[in-house]
Amino acid sequence: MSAQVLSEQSSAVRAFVALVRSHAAVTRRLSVELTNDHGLTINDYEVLLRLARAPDRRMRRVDLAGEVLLTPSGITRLLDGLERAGFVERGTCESDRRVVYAVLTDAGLAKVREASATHVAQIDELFAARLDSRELARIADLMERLGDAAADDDCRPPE
Amino acid sequence: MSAQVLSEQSSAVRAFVALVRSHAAVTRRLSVELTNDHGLTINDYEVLLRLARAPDRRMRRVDLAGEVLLTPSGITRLLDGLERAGFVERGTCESDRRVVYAVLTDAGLAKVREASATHVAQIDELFAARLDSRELARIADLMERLGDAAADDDCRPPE
DNA sequence: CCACTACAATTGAGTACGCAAGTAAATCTA
DNA sequence: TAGATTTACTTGCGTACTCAATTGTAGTGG
Repeated sequence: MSAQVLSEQSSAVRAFVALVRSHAAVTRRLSVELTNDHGLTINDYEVLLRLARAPDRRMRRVDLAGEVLLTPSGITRLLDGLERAGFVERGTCESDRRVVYAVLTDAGLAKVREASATHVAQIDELFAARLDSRELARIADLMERLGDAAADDDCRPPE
Repeated sequence: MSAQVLSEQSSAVRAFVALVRSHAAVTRRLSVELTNDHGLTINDYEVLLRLARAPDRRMRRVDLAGEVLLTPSGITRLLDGLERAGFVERGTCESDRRVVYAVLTDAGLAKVREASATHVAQIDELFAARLDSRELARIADLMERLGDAAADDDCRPPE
């Protein structure tokens, strides 16, 4: 009868715990493969992928940070690594000399294609292990909305 | 026409990206509150909570690691912090002298109760921002299954 | 009873971040 | 057009982990 009150669980708490656990389990598995086979972290990969899809294969660092949800300093350090590896380069902006573009190199494009082959297959396999395609679409939708809610500043308390 | 192949997205990939993003967004928000108001990380809190619910408020470190999905060394370091703060103590095991129990102290129980008040409310608020209660139950269920799939060793390639 | 393997936990070294503070360029204000 | 604010980015420092190696204990087969 001591800690019993702590056992009451709202669906939100259940969902939160499941989010933390599933993230840990999924990323642990996938990042092992990505780092062993390709020398990339998950965020490295996400960044390369977004650059590959961006017009002119370039993006402002700030925008990149917003997409992968890293802080500006996190992006700086992540890109340091990708620069050292030769996968991205720095590009200056004519109209605003504060901004530094991250530009995907040919080597970077080759890398993300190479990594995609095994990585995407592994994601498919892992997610399909217990979820059918309808459930997959549903969970993707719900998690996107959850992420948007949490990333929005407007759900912050007023003060 | 260059990187176009990288734009094809399975539902699994969409779900994966949404998982990573929503996790980053949600944990960033919640951990700010937990660390500022209570000096705990999310994993600190999860560990204290599981100890509070465990019989005799004690658990083997290995089992704790399995529940919060940390490595053994991760648990050691996390518990170091909680010991220093006086929230857990070490307990020896009569029948197996390899194991060291993590035992929740009275101060630890008080702490987790205190933290729960605001933390649970914030989780509820954040998750309810864009998801109704049916959706919450659904996403919790789907994420639990996903986490189980990824934590299971039996979905590993044979070799 | 002794060697082997298996397991619980810890430790040293390394990494991927975050935060706070700083610089430099752009923009707004008076 | 000078000064103040905002924006883009970087840097120093701290932290929460991970992995690989190590110690000590338990079971197991000969």
